[in-house]
Amino acid sequence: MTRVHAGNHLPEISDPVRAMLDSMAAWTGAPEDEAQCPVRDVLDRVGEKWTLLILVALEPSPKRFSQLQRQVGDISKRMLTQTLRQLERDGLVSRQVFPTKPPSVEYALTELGRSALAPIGALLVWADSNHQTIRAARAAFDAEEVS
Amino acid sequence: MTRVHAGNHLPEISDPVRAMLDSMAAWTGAPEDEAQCPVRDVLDRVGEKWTLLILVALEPSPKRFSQLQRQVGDISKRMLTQTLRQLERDGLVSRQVFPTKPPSVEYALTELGRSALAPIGALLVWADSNHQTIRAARAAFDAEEVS
DNA sequence: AGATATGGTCTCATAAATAGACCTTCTAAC
DNA sequence: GTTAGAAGGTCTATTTATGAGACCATATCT
Repeated sequence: MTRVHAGNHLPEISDPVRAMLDSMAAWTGAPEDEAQCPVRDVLDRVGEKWTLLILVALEPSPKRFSQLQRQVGDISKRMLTQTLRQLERDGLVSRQVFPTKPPSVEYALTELGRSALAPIGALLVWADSNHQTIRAARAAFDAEEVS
Repeated sequence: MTRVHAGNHLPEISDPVRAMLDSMAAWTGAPEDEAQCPVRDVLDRVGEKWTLLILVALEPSPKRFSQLQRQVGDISKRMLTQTLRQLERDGLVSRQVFPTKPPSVEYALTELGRSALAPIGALLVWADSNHQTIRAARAAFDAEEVS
């Protein structure tokens, strides 16, 4: 019945992780103070569409503003600035201005930022491993709906 | 110099994860086809603000629509419906209607959905471990800006 | 002089999220 | 019997976020 081992990576949940999940699933209702809730306070950032892409882009080496923009490709300057500011504020990224003419600015991961890439990377590995399965599920769902 | 071991969990990046990160950081520019890029295609969902909360809420046991709404607390029916539909389409959540009067609908994690909670949970553990550090960084940043 | 690069900011147009009224069907209470 | 409530949604209007792109100051290269 439980047809696992199908070649895909379906990782099991470890005990500390399950403890975390269960304690999260325990509360009911919205948190009184969002800033006190690590999930909403920290992971809302993760959900900000460009955050992960920028952290990943900075992993191999520090980069300047326009290098980042070229690499990510379809991000606007406005959003790049905004996302970098937030990451800097959160202590995940450092910003250093060099007095060249015109001045250049280098963004780098902090130690904290680098540490975030471990769980983020695990999520990317999951996404990559299960991408085809998900695409197939979507196709099947869409086919049913039409009938 | 490298002052690690400060009591906080700063996990190291494993080799397969680093390989993934590096290969991601290798491309330049926006992907020609977003649907082909696992990061954007799959992780855009993760970034959808309610997705993670709902997956976590379903981890201990299946739940009905209004149970989910009460648990998450501040989600609107519209967004709950939308998010559940997408999760169902992606094959992470199953939807089963029971012919009670009025009909009730039960949502449950699929095997794939459960597997997603391993990396997601790791991210939550990171967020929880480093929440205070991040809040301190924000406070410091805001204090500087005012001066 | 004109083009290009630096790292942004600013405005305006569009896309997405939210709150909340509304719907249908049924049961329980008054 | 009429009103209230719960089930699981949909629909509309308002707020919020995102995106495209013009603009700025400074300096080098052609």
